[in-house]
Amino acid sequence: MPDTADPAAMNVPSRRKFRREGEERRRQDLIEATLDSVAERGLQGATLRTIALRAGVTAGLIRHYFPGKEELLQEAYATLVGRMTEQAKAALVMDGASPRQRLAAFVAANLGAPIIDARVFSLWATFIGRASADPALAHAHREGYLAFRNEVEAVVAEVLAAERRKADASQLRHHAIAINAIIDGLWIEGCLAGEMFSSGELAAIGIRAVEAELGLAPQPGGST
Amino acid sequence: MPDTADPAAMNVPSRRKFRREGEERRRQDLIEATLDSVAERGLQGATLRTIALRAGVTAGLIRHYFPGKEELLQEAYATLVGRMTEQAKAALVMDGASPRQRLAAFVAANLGAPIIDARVFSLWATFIGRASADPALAHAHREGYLAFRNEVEAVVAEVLAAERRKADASQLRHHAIAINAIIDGLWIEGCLAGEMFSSGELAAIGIRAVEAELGLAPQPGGST
DNA sequence: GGCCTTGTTGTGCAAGTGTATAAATAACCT
DNA sequence: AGGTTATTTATACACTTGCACAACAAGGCC
Repeated sequence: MPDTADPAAMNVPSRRKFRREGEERRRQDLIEATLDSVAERGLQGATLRTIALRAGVTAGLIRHYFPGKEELLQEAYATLVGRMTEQAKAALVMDGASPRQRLAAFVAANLGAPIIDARVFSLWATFIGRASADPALAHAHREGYLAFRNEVEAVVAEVLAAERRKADASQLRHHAIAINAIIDGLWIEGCLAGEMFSSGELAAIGIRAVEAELGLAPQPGGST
Repeated sequence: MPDTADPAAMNVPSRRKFRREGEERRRQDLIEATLDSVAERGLQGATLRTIALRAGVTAGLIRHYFPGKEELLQEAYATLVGRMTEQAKAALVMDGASPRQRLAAFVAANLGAPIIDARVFSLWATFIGRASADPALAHAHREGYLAFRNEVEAVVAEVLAAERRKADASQLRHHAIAINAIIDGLWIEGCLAGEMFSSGELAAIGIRAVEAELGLAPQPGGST
């Protein structure tokens, strides 16, 4: 067969074809490619060339959108944290539901798809492992954590108020810390060993544990 | 001043002095240096030269004790997991104490020094972030996790038996999962934001949450 | 003491890293 | 269409990385 049809065999150095994307779109793609790379190969495997390859561009382009690799990683982590807290809080907007129902829905939402996800967990662990050494990461985490705990504390206050139970600020804080721990711990267990739990099992365990923490009487149809 | 006293200024290339250490001692030092490096700079910062520098040797020596960097990291992680589970289980050996007291002591031990430690947490997170991609790491973790949960389940069974409460295997398992989650979650909170909690506060929160999960009546002097 | 084993150092190397920068070209404007 | 801009590619470079290997010396053995 004639080789004149193959551009690689012709002595004219042909450049790669490319498309110009919108700025925001390219940044998003690069961040997503970064998160994919980190989740799959860890921070050491997430090189600029790997990220660029995954995003369908060449490595040099990254420098056009980010000052350096570190800034890209920080923006990627901020995106991840934002996505996680956003999904978690979205479970709280339920109109016409009792506080107790909203709390249960919140717990269940955080212990099912898509929050229970091995990829997200891998990312979370990889980044947070460097939080104690990197002030920027530590700050981003602290921000998200306190926001989450405040949401919990607000719902707990509503639940206790609906039950005509009085609780001072200290007790409220302790409840929020404990409930946050229950959710976090079960989230980790689910992400790391999802196949060990049947569907909805973690959510049921979580709801029961949270209601026990608050001293709520078990409901008739609580655990079928 | 005369420069003849400085060996670096003399044209005779002087080698570095060194001492021969016992094999086990050197391996231990290298592993410890590896853990230090990973905790401080993450997996990407833990290079052979960094590790060797911290261990007080040169990089080439590592190849004398380990086939490659990967094996060194795996042994380091295994050492870490072993140390963590060992400390956790050590809190369970209390002679002459009631099951409830032993459970409380177990929870408290896991929520105080030296288990609550930013360095250990950083190591845990860094390694476990790669567990979903690295079967060897995943297996090492699963092993330690199940061992820990079984310990919890055994103590829970004793506590319930002492309270004359009957619990089938499923309930027992759920209790163990929930209690494990409480401990893990509070452990993370304490490691990441230790200064937000007063001394013993996390332990008190943990004990109350665990006893609530098991439906134990609050004790008089429980939280002073 | 002198010799031998082997723990230890130092150097070299190929591959890969992040960054810098020039060249090319896609898309927009008139 | 032709000219302009700035997105994108491609290449270069200094540096680091893990690994290989030869030289060396510390400590035991005779």
